[in-house]
Amino acid sequence: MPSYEPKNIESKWQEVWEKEKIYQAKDFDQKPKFYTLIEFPYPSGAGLHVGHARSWSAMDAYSRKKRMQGYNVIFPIGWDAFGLPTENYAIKNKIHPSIATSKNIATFKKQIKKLGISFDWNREINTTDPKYYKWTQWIFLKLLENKLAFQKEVLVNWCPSCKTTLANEEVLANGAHERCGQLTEKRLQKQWLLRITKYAQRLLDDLNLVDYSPKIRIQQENWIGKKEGINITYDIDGISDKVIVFTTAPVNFGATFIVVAPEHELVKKIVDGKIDVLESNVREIKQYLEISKRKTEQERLDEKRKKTGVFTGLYAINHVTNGKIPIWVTDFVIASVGTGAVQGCPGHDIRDFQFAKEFNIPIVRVIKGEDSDESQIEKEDQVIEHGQKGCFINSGFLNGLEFDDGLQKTMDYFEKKGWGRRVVSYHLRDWIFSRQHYWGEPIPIIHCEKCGVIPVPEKDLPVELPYVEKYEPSGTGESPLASIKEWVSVKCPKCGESARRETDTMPNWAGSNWYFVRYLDPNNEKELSSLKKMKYWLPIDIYQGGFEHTTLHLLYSRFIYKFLYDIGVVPTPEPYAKRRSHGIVLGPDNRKMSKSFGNVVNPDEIVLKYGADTLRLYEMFMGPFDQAVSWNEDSLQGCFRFLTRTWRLFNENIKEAKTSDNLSRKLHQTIKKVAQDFEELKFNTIVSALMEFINDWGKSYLSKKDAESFIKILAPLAPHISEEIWTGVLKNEFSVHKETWPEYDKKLIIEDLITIMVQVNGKVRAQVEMKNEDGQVEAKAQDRAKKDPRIIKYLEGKEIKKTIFVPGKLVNFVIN
RNA sequence: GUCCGGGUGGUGAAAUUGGCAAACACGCUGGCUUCAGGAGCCAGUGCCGCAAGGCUUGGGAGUUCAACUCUCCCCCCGGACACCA
Repeated sequence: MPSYEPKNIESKWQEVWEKEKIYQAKDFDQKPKFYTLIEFPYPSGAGLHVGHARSWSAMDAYSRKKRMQGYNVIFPIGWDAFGLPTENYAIKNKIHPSIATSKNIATFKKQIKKLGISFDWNREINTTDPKYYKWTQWIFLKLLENKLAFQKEVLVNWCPSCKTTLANEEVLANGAHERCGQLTEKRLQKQWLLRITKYAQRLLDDLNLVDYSPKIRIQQENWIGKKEGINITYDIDGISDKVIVFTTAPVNFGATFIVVAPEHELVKKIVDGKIDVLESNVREIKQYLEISKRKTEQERLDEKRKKTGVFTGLYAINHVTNGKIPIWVTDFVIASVGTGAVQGCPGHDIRDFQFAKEFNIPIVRVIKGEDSDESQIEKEDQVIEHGQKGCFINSGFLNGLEFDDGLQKTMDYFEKKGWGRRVVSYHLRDWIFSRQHYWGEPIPIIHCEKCGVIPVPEKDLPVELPYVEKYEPSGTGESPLASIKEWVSVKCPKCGESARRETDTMPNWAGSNWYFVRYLDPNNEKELSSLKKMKYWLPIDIYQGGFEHTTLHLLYSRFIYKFLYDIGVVPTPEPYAKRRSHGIVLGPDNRKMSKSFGNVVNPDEIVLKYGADTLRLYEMFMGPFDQAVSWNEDSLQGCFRFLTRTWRLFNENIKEAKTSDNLSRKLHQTIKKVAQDFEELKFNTIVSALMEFINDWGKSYLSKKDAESFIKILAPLAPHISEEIWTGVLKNEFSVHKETWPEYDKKLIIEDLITIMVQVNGKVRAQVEMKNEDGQVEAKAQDRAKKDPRIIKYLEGKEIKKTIFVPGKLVNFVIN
């Protein structure tokens, strides 16, 4: 018998599988379709990570099992290749990003192929390929056409030292630029935005149409963050302007001031002199705006949320008290949240309380808590916020009402009086879609002095990225593309006069929004994907990816897909019928794998030492799929030993005879468990079930037919050794991966001896073993138990008050 | 601060979803076989105890005949968001 040498068999079979094209999905096949999607990787310079190998091994096993069960499986792969890391790497190493990208892709491909993953390479896509991003740009034009893309001045991160705008990802938690360490500032700049908020309610409602694990669903719901409240319009004393506040908890008898964001319209009017207030007020406001703009994130954090602000000189009229309440400007109010203005109720909101304390504004208590002390109103821990229990006081017609009831009554009252209108507000914001970088899809827009913003005509797509030597940030806050004169200057498609191209590019998300429909028709030059093919393949049956993408990418791609559905381009309301997420692989030291910690494990080395099958098994065995797990090479040994033992048993323990009843039962139980665990993505227990079977087989022998059943259930997990055993040892026809998944025999899994445990008052005191016969078990088990000396000891002299019998499991005597 | 996970032997973990806690694997101990190679086989391995037996799933309470599993309070670890009105 030759010994198990993975390196002798793995590359051999990888070549055969590729040559025989056994993993190619067939459009419109008669078999039921099954679409397995994994998040396509970012081809970074670091190469393949054992984390990639973990989820792909598992989903590969899953796809292989589905094929064996008779499905026409599509399991594609591609490259999400635009983005900052490549651009930074390119700048540093003076390699063009496109060259770095293709180099990285080549490395990834080589590494992936060594793992024996059954990807359909025929459908490979690359987001940086102009033939691909032509359609990313096309989607943008459609969004524009439907008024879902628009330009707006928004606050962006700005690094004063590098003179460049930064993506949020480039700003560290302390506000420093991750590359140069300088503290960043906020700056107003015109950006492209996508109106995802228009889809907020549908994105929320349609979670009912899909099967996402509860954790993912909650994350989506929280991110959309639906809140029901009321917009209240305040009159301002002496002028015709009004101010609208949004609140979910209108405790208006306690409203003693109003605060507006620095960017609020009212503030702008005062600064512009359109509203008359004292000169000193205007001066203070201008000063405040200047200071808060300059403030870095770091400074804001250092202040520990100390409230700052200035009085505008204006007063609003509180509807229910008729009192004049001052209007202040403060930067703790965010312009884009609600209406950018808040009514201050310092008795019942910590931030309002802090603000009132800081500026000596009266604090009025209108909710009495369960055991609150009204004389302690000046203390922060006495603030009773919405969500706590309490009832209304000092509130006229509301007095005595429970917190929530009073709020509802207030809203009814305000609506009736015409002072306010109930509104729904979402945490979800419109999506900033502009990036000032080179390595992204150019936004297909032309700016003409005469005609304004003109979309690039569809026939001129794609707007290709110019190939240039320099792609460093421009220093003006514009994208590096702005400095490429020949590219920027262009004729206006409408009037023919000279105009300039939009120089912003799209974010990394743009290409990954819709990639899964391109797999279905990767070479289509007329449309992003053929509707007929999409109708056959969509929706995606299972989408598997990391937890880090369960909010943004998932939400963004659902939004874009829904939009495409609305314009009739894709066939279903939701793209992913089912979504599950997996945990990351940590280093042996329990920390995130990273070069700087020196704890990175390279899958290539593991393949070289133990073979791909061992790596794959271990990745699945190491822990629950949805949990983070730490790498441990010692544990890997166990998987290698398992395969070695399997190899030996197939060479030595097969006989031309019937398998023993016990082992046959174990086999069928194993088939059942493996199939079940596959559907629940419990890969770790699949591996342990197979190990258990091998341990039993070692004590006995299998018939050839039963051995074949076992290799079939091992095949999805360890494809190489299984193929070698199937064709080489068992001398069957190529390929085990085209075989049919075995069914277990219901009759064979029934145990003929069962063990009933006997409890007294819920504690196990004995067990009785008996034949598994119909009907008689309960009575017999009780009978036997009562005669058992270990039980008699406990029952002596006691009265049995109750006997509980769980069929096939236990008898419990309850005594006093 | 808010939301979401998680806490079980020396270690990674399992537990049919309320029914024998610790399957499987690593490690360790002893033995066999070989001999210094990350090889193979057998036995043992939660804790205390010579034993009978007792104790044990972060801590505390509760529901139940029965709790790792359900309820409430608290502690610790990880992640996401963060002055969201």
